[in-house]
Amino acid sequence: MSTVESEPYKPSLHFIQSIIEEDLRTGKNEKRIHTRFPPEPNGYLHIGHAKSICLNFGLAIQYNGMCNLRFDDTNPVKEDVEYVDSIREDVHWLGFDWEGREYYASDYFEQLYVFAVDIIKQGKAYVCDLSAEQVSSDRGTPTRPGNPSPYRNRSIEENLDLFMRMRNGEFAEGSRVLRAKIDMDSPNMHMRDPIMYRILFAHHHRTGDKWCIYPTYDYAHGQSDFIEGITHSICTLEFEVHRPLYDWFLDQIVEPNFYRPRQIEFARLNLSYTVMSKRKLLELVKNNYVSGWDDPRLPTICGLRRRGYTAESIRYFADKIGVAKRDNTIDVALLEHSIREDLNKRALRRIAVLNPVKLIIDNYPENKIEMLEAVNNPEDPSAGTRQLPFSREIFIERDDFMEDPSAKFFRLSPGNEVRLKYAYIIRCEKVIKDPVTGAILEIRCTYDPETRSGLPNSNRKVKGTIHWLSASHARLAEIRLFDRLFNVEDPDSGEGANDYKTHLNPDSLQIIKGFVEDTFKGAKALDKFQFERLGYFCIDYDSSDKQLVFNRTIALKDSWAKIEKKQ
RNA sequence: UGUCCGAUGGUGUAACUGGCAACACGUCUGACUCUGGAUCAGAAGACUCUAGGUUCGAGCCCUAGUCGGACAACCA
Repeated sequence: MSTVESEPYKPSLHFIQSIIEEDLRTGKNEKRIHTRFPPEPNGYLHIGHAKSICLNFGLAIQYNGMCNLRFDDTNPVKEDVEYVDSIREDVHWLGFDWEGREYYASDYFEQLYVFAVDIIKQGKAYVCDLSAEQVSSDRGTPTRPGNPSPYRNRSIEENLDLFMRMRNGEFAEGSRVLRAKIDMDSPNMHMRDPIMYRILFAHHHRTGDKWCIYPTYDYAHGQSDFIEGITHSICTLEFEVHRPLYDWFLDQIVEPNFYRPRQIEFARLNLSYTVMSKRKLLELVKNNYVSGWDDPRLPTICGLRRRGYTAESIRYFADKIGVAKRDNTIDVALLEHSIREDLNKRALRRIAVLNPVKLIIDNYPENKIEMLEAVNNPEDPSAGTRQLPFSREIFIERDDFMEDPSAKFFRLSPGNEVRLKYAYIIRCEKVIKDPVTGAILEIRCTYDPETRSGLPNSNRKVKGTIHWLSASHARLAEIRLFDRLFNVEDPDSGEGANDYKTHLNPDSLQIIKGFVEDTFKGAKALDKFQFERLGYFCIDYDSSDKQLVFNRTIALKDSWAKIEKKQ
């Protein structure tokens, strides 16, 4: 008998959780955990941001901490309230609550200014009159040291005076900047006297025209974290080289051994077959290659939402992809699996016949209509049932019929029997074809009245089941199928707007006429449906017109469907 | 000829203090017929970047390489 105690189960943690647990163990920051999600309001959020949102808010929830929503609005020329509103909405929709802690870097402009004055007084910042080009060329290159600015050794008094006058608007835009005095020979480019403030006579979406000097990201971010009491400042890998600067600015205003936020970097999300950069997304929207930020082909949160993705599925996805420091490209198949996983349990099923062929049941009474009971969700009995009209003439899917069936084909073929879902077993008696083209015009069948679903003798075994729609009840609709936005291996292979255009596969938009069960009239926006046989769809009434948008994520892994009402 | 970071099946992520490389997606096969792109069952797929070293034992530690990424906006 073993005397070894069974070890407690220890789930594997990603590296940020390990850091947090270590901090908790050592009692750092009085064991507080405080994160923040800090988007710049210069675009709409996409699935990559969702990873960061789930990480930051998720960590706060897991470790009983807090997570702030902070808008990093230090560059007024790129930012807009439209983006603020959309970001707020998307974070909320994803299911996270910042509990009123909605902050703006611009709220700290006065405090940031005071900090800057203090740094000047320490002799560690100076006003530089060089042009942007001159500053840039004097900075050197990664392999060549920089050149000190001739203004580097201005007196503290002169710097104080000049900085105040910068704020007062006495100097032209671009004429002067405030620079940190660090090390022009540093191998880290970001330490070569980085810019702290620039003059910008731009209207800010929150502070209006109050300021004409604006802090840069590097200066504002760490200080904002400090002001908010952030303990773990999580950002993406490209800021790794900024970390020494992040710490340097903090060193200037925080006592040694006092609380200070810690920057931790993780790898941003890349998704196969799509574009994620804000710049490129903006280009697609601005040039009208897509219908807007919420175009269902875009990987934006609102695009995914309109396409039918649920918040749950995106959170599940974020959980599945993990967090690490190596560059990655996640297969969209995992995203698609996530929505399938979720919708599979919850989506209501509906029938659509996308490629219809008429089928007539010869021995079924001409004017008879039967209402049959159809299950709304086979995985969830509480979803209930609905009534489905059945009649002599129906549509079935063209693919569900084969004149010369292969050995593996179990659906309808001449002389064979098949079950009409929720209805009867039918037998194909005859195929009527166009004498010229040979195309199948209609299929003639007979039915077995004993076999209606639910009847005592209905359980006769047949090899296949197909879906159908009563021809006189079905509504004609146009269905547009979209492929993935960029169905190419490397969306970065070309640059410029024209490349986007060519990457938009011309075959990606295909219009199919189909018939849809006439039950959508009562459907509310964003109700989720699964179509019988085809898989899952989501419906969402497009606000701009009377369109129904069907998500075909599950039905066709890489397609969307759009069904327009034909009035 | 700079600094920093990274490297584990096709993809992504694990592997507690050095102890049988695991999980998920994807792929393939089979079963199942009131649809089945669902579900169930199974399979294939990894010299853990390379070379050396330490050790009874290395994905993990040490040394030297290789490859990939980031950094030279008054963007974030």
